[in-house]
Amino acid sequence: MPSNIDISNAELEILNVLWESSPQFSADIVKTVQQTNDWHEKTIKTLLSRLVNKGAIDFHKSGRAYRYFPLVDQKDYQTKVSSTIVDRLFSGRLSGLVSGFAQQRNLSREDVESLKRIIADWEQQQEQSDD
Amino acid sequence: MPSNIDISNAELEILNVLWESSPQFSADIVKTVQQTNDWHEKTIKTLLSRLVNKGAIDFHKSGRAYRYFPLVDQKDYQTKVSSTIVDRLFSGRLSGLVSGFAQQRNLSREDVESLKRIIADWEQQQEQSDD
DNA sequence: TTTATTCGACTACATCTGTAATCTTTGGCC
DNA sequence: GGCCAAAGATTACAGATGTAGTCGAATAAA
Repeated sequence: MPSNIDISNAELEILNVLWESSPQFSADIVKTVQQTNDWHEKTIKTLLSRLVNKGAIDFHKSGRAYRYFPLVDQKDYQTKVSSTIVDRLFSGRLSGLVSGFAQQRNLSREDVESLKRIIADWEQQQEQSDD
Repeated sequence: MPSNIDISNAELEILNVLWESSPQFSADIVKTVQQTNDWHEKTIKTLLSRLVNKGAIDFHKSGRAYRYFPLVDQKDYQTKVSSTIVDRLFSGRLSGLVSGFAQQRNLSREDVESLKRIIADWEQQQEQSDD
């Protein structure tokens, strides 16, 4: 079950931190999150609790404190969200997303390299199934 | 002002219909929306009102009924949302999104063509700025 | 003209979110 | 051993969201 969990924007900030490294004590999570978000410690703890309730993360007790870690797989989640966006906003057409993005921001050389590789893979696969 | 309007998922369904064709009477919008969503007419009307309040759409009176049309530009909105997603989920890296997507679903030939065009444009632009 | 219908406006209400503050428990420090 | 600080649990509360129902006005039907 790739999980039907809905993760709010604020919660996602937390998850991102845990995907980066885990398990982590809440104190450390708080520090990291506060580097980019001006949130009260209590707020972050609340988000941690909610994520636990949603089944998106869990923890091991380590004395009085907890060490949190993700249960939701990052790639799964990324895929799920991007698919949803592509469907909702671009009628399932990935190209719409990419071109919109490319217009607004500049693609990096790395992006382009990566896109080329994806295309190459795709073409190779076509050939094969085409045998 | 590309507008900072937040559009909820349900509201987006309505907007999609209006982007497709406008202006439209609410009755027609209701019909179209109900082809894909099992929502009560009242629900759809509520969403229309909320969109009007948010400034995302507006209407012309036509007798007792209204004919609604979008105020938010589709491309602007698409761009805004996809940028946000790419930032939040892929640290700003478009390639992450594309490759994840490519793995889960098959790219269409059209997607690939479109990606190629985007790359070509990008490369041409590089040359130029490179003069 | 009386009535039934239909429109949009307004109201409703539970849940989710953002954003904490307070309560309770427990490990440390004096 | 007693008190305090800090961790998590619980509570708070306003605004957004999903999902309608009700109300008053206007119109179409009878």
